[in-house]
Amino acid sequence: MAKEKWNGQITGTKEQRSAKLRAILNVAARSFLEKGYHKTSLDDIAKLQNVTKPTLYYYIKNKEDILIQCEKIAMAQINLFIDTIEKSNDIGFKKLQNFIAGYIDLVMDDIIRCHIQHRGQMKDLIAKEKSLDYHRDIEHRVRKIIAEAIADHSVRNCNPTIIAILLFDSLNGISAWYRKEGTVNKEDLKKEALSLLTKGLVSQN
Amino acid sequence: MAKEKWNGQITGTKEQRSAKLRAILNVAARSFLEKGYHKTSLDDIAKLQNVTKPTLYYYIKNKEDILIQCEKIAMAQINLFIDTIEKSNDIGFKKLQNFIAGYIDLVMDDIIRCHIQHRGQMKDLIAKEKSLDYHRDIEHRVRKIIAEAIADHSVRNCNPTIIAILLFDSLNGISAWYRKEGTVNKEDLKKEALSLLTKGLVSQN
DNA sequence: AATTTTAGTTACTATCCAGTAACACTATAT
DNA sequence: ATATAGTGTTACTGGATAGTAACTAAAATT
Repeated sequence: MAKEKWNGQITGTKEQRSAKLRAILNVAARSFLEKGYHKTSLDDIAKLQNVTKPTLYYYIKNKEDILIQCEKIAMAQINLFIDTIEKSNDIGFKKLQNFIAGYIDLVMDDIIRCHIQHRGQMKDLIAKEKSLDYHRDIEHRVRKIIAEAIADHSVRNCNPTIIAILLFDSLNGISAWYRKEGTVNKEDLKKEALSLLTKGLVSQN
Repeated sequence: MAKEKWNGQITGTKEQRSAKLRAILNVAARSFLEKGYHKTSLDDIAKLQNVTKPTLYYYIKNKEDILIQCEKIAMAQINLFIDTIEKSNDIGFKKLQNFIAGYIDLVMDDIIRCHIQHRGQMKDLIAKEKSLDYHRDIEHRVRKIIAEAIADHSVRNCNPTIIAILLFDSLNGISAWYRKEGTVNKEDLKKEALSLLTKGLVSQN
């Protein structure tokens, strides 16, 4: 159980345990992204952690549970990020700019990338529904920001539902190809994505 | 072999054969999209065609061959489409508008959707490389159209490489969620995608 | 020191499924 | 009529791999 010491510090166990769980999730997420979920066996993941497969079951319920745990972490981070945007007093357009730039930072994280690429693909129907609901919620929050931005006239009139989806399509797409070691510079990417999505392609003549 | 008749009409075999192959590809593509490649067994595909698994091997080499054949068809269609755009005498911006609208039509097709969602995922390394090359070619052609459009000043100055990728991210993303029976109307979608990608979000004040 | 908890192992089972061998029927061509 | 090409079947093999049972060792609690 909990192991409170005389000095009030909690040693070992719980933190070590969750640190190991997190390490498993990280290597699993990276492998799922590189090789794909089905082409990554639990033995592969175990090997990457220098343990054996049954040890994984000490930390996770089953293979799909890895996806579910990654999703939990990802959703918490994304929602926290949208919270800060909602709280700000910026006008709608500025909020959307901040969203785009900040979300690009998020899609560089392996666990968030894993969530983006595997959401809604769970065999377990309850987990699958939950996953889709999670994403609908997020999309709905962004839709609301767009609607506000239209209301305050900082964004032109458009269909917030469709635009929110297209926004996520383009930003989530980044998670599929971007590599830190790749040739595309992250700041260039942010700049180009921001200007494409805010100013469009057409020349300002 | 070929069965040419007295009236010059070719009966049966070759056409029937390729029609059946095409039918297999179609149901396979739809199933891959709905349930995923690995969760679709060859028995599933056979059942949808009212044949047995070994019969499939009369038309395809192996499971992965389905992906490869779909890709071949998809690439031919996409390249043909870009051909017509390149041939036109429109200014660059207009070409990009036509590309966006026409590509949205293409991503509604099951076989093209299958290609988009599974490209580069082949086990066979040669097939995998070829698949990635195919896509690089397509992307390169669009990049060139963007560069031309910048040169003729109909599109603002931007990084054609990054913009081409982002363009494909948003348009290919559509293939993952769009359903004919769904709530989003295709013409609305086209209109919104066109205005997002050409005019951006910002109000024109 | 004795006991419980935590973390790990080896060795196994069970299932799914891609791919194949061998055989059967049908239609056309000669 | 009969050979042959085309199309299909049943019944099987083999490999991969998710998940489990039973056991071991070390550390911390008591």
